[in-house]
Amino acid sequence: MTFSPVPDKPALEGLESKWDGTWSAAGTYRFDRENAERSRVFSIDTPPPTASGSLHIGHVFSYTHTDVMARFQRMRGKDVFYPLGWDDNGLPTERRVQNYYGVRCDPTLPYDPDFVPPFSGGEGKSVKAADQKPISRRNFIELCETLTIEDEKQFEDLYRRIGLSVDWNHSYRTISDESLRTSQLAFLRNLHRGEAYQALAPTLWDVTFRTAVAQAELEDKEQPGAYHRLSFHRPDGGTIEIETTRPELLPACVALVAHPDDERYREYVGTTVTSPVFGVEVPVLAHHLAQKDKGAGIAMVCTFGDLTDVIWWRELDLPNRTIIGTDGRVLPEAPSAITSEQGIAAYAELAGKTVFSAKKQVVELLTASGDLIGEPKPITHPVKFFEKGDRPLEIVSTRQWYISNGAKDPALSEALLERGAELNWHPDFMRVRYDNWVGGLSGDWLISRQRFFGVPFPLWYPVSADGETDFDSPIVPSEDQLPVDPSSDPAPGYDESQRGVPGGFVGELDVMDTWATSSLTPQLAGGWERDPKLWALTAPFSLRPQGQDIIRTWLFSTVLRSQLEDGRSPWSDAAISGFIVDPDRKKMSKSKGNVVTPADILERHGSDAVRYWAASSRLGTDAAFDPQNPTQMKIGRRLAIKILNASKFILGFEAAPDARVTEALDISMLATLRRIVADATDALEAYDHARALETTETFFWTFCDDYLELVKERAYSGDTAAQSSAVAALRHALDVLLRLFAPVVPFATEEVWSWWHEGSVHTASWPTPEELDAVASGEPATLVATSQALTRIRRAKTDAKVSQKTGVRRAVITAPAAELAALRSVEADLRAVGRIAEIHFTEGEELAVSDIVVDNEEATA
RNA sequence: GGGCCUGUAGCUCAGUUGGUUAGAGCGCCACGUUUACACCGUGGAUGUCGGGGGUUCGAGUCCCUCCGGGCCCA
Repeated sequence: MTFSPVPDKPALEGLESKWDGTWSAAGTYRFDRENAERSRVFSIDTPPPTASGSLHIGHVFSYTHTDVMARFQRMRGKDVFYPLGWDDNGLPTERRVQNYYGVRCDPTLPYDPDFVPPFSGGEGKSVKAADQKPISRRNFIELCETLTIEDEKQFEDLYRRIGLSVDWNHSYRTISDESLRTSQLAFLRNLHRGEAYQALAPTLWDVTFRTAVAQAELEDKEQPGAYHRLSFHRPDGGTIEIETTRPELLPACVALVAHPDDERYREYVGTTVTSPVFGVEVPVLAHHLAQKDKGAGIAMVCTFGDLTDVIWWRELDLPNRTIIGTDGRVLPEAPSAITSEQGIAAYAELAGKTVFSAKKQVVELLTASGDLIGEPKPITHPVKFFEKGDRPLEIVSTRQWYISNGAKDPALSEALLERGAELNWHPDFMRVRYDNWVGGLSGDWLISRQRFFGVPFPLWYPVSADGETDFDSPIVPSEDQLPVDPSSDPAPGYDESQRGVPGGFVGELDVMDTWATSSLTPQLAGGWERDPKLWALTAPFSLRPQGQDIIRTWLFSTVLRSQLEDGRSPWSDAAISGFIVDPDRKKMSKSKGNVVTPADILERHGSDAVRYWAASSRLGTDAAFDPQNPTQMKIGRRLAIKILNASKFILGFEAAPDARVTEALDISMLATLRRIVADATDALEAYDHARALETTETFFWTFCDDYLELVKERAYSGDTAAQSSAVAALRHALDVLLRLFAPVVPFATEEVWSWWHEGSVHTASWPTPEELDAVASGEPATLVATSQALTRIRRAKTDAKVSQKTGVRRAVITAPAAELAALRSVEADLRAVGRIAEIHFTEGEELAVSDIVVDNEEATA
């Protein structure tokens, strides 16, 4: 049996690449599906990082939390299924591919198998949209796959470097054919069960990206605006004045609403008024959502100015007079309600204008007609934006696909709340955010996006003989035909030549929301409907780790899909990490420019140190990180170095093969460690890795500073039972400590393990209190009392300003009876560590060391 | 406006069902080159537990209220 020799100068440098290579070659973290048993499987539904996004320090933070748990469970004998996927399906990838290759996706084009992109590496500078070469969706996806492979390599390097114990054989990519198939299959199942449906409805619309946006992607932004006061005309010649921030929607006005309790307007409810300039007669109605104290207290309802307009339109059964198109400009055709010559002429001036210009124009028209009262009053108010967009959302009427999410189905909503209640949340209070989200949903999940890149809906529509597309009778493929691209593949039962012709078919051009794919990560990783044996082993998963910011999106949508498909929660536990904040407690984000990239941090401090920093933060708690002053990483680095040095020292003592732990101090130290093992295990079982680490670390420093110093002399003292006891206890403790530290400090512990053990510490068994029973029958109190006595001896020497190795002729130790007995039992060790010739013990109330006589000098304490 | 989190030493944070004199690390000060470790060791000082009120024999901890910070939702 040969082990790696203990180096003269152990160092952290180089451990990362050395051990990553060894672990890869040995398959240390491989999921052994042949021997795995469902009852022993610990499966992790890891967040797939956006590979085309930029790396930042937050990436190592939460992933380390997960890895600590994976390593703990693996050492406990679990069959750990720990895959990592890549999310390369979404806007960031799309934009990057457009710029890099100078192309854009046009799903109406056919696939070109011999396509070569016009550029390669057009990084940074974007090619003007007009100059981008249009290519088919399939070609576009192929380019995405090519480019993201490079990005994924970088991420994988990072994650290997920080020592994630991922099984890299189980990676997946959200744009792979397999992911497309899974997404489409899950959608077809939703469709067949009636959970997916299409509807023509007012839709939140981003005019820049020209796509519909879901509730989960909304963001309120404070925007400047202005209340314009304008008068509607009553039949009796009087006026009602309203205030609006969006006068440009006046031609889309369908009613005025006031609160039913508002006495100012009560007499007008039920009457009609005529809109200024456009001359359209609209009813005055009452609704409780009208705010008496907002503006004039009576509002103009337009189709559609905001979400309240949508509610009024729906609940008050109003007509649709949409005037804004999907390009954000005023539609060419005036609503049919505008019939007056003046109104038609006014509308003609607006047609084709942007919202901004239309507003100016309407204000001019109102001023000319005398219906604008006073000057517009500037205000700031919250306006809805797409979280990735920079222009306010419009609301337009379009045909969209939805998946029911409980917003309109109390039974489903109830089931989703039950799933949330069954989940073990770490920390528990995160559950409330889920409950609030489920309870606050106001509409079903809009999953169609008018983008080009993404998972296409597996749908076609028949075209009638007279050329009309029949959206109500979608043509669906069979499950075994998946994946399909309806813009390249003909509809089942049709020939490609029938595309877009009367009596033929058209393909659905929309793609799915990326969350529609991301909500299926357990299915993607676990081989749902692809590898039934793997799925049976892994699902439902044990753990979903993720950030607190995406509970409403990723966590919720994954629960939803699992509920719809399997009627169960996708996991048993959810671990929610906080995020990284800068020293001013600002969230780290690209837009704030305070992002710290991990490469040089890892280079400077080493992976174990960075992991220590991450593992010191509890789940759900934000961690402050100051790159100028990375205190926690320095401490982590010091710990890792200490592990190497202390281990080298301990392993340097001669060990008798039959050594037994006999000395009181040794037994007490191991009894303390026994308690540490129990506490650390409890903490990890409760997902409190920070506490487990702190517990272990505190013991380790006491172990080094006090115990090791106390037994040093004895361990050198030649071939005696006492010497053997010290060495046996040291080795026993080291063995346990390395295993306790292994999840957090995998490199240094593995290095030390290799000096005296075969195999990996990461597949060794997690320590148990029971394994220490035979050697730890004593009382932890002995070590505590001895440490206290040692501190007092040291203090006396420090007060005397002499070296700690200075000899002492005599000292008196006073202590209560119980402690005194303990201290007498370790007298030899105390004398050795303090170089004390003679110790006198006396009983007293408090532990004290006094009457110390230092060699050649006198000092008392 | 609503929900959740949070405020403890100069800094970063522990503090369990309420229970002696509120802790750790860093930083700071002093000392020390001891047969692993100067990427070191030893020792020391450091508090209006955000403010106010209440419950209690007893409150950092429970309740009310106010103030500050953060996240999410309106």
